[in-house]
Amino acid sequence: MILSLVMTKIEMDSLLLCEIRVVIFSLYENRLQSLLSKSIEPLGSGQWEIPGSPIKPDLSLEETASTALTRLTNIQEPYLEQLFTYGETNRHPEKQLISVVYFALIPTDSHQNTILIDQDIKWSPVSSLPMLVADHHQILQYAVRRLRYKLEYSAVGFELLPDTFTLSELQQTYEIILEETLDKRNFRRRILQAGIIEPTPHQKGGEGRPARLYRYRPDAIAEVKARRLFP
Amino acid sequence: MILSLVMTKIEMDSLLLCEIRVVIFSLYENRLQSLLSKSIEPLGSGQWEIPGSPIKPDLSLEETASTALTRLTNIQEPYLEQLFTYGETNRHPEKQLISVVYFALIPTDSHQNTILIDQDIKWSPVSSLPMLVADHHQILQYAVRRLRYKLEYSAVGFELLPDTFTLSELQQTYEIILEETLDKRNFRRRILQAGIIEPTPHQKGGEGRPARLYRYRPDAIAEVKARRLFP
DNA sequence: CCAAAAGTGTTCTATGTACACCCATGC
DNA sequence: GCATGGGTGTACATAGAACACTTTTGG
Repeated sequence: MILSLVMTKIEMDSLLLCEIRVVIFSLYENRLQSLLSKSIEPLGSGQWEIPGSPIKPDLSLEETASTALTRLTNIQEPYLEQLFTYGETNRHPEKQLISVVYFALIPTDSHQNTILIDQDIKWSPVSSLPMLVADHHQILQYAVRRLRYKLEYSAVGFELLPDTFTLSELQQTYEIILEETLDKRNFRRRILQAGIIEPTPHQKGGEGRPARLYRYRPDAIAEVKARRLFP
Repeated sequence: MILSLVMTKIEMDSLLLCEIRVVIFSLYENRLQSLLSKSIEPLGSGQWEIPGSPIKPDLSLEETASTALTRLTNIQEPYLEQLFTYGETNRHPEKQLISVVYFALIPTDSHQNTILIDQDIKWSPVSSLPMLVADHHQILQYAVRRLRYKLEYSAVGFELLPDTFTLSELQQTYEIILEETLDKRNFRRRILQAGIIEPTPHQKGGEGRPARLYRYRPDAIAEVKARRLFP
């Protein structure tokens, strides 16, 4: 009786797998790139996958995602957001594999801190991904769609830049992710009117006229309400 | 050795609980209401909770949610959408409880079909909820926010109405959920311009002048793209 | 004929879009 | 002094918001 209960529990357990995956985005070489790790599963061995971690019962899902992220990069306070939870039955040949997927944005100036342990981790442009295990390609494409979508109605663009940045850098960020060119004057007017960034006293030199540096206003409303399409 | 492995597995298993919850919305007595079930857990015994189901390894998450919904209502093709996955460590005193939460919209004419098994299931207006177990109150409030938000940029309003409906009924639906009054002429113009509903040859009688019945155009684009706030 | 709900257009305002030149610095 | 990228304003088109009366039916 007790033994049978034990067996049932084990069988139940072995049918259900729960994990965290984190789609990590960054701008790199003027392209939107994502961090991939080499699969160690026997099934997808040698293929690349979205980095992840088993669920740790003593941490919340977001803390687990954050920990997985810190293991790969040195980012302290990354932008992290839950994307979707995948649980189709065909994701794994034997078990039901549930993946709670997050997406993270890390600033351009933090690449140096990315720990690229031998050849098992690499950045890959989202426009030319290698073969990925299972449905990871689909997941990553969805994450890109969400990032683009989010860029259109919220302020998430700053998360991919250093603490201070020029308006041109910010515009380039938008252009790279949205894959279209934007009008400089309109871009500046709108982003400044929204009141989510403020000028700093500093400038950035280089070729040509120096540019004013701006920073995100942490006190600004995090998410600006999208205007309604319907009444 | 084997025994210790077994024990570990059991302990691991007993630390992680995975479930589906479905926030079920409907319009009822001119209010937005949600279906609640009485908790049978020893902890929240007697309190109300968002209905749910354990995860079934042979079904996808969405199928499990759909099954749980069909058990409570007789809706065949409900509107069902993933809301969020909750996994804070303080949700359950001993274990880590992961709840994949969906939200469902069911039409007003299907209330009769709702199976209200004795007193263990009831409709409750979202504006006056009873005490709910754990963080279910917070989850439900978030679902309401998402519903309102979604109503503003997509076409979900129809999902709460019968197959055919008058423009006044549709406007009332929006007004109830958004908790504000809308201009009749602007509402009609915009909803018709969007091209997501079409007139039927039928009318609905009653007091006053009969109203034309409309229906959702299944071929219309499901989600109309929200206009950009940022460039 | 009256009560009750359906249906219909126009004006004004705000927001988005398109577009070209001068400015400050380093070499 | 010139090459390089930074910075600025205006006119036009489009979309949203405010607003009041006529129409059709049942009793």
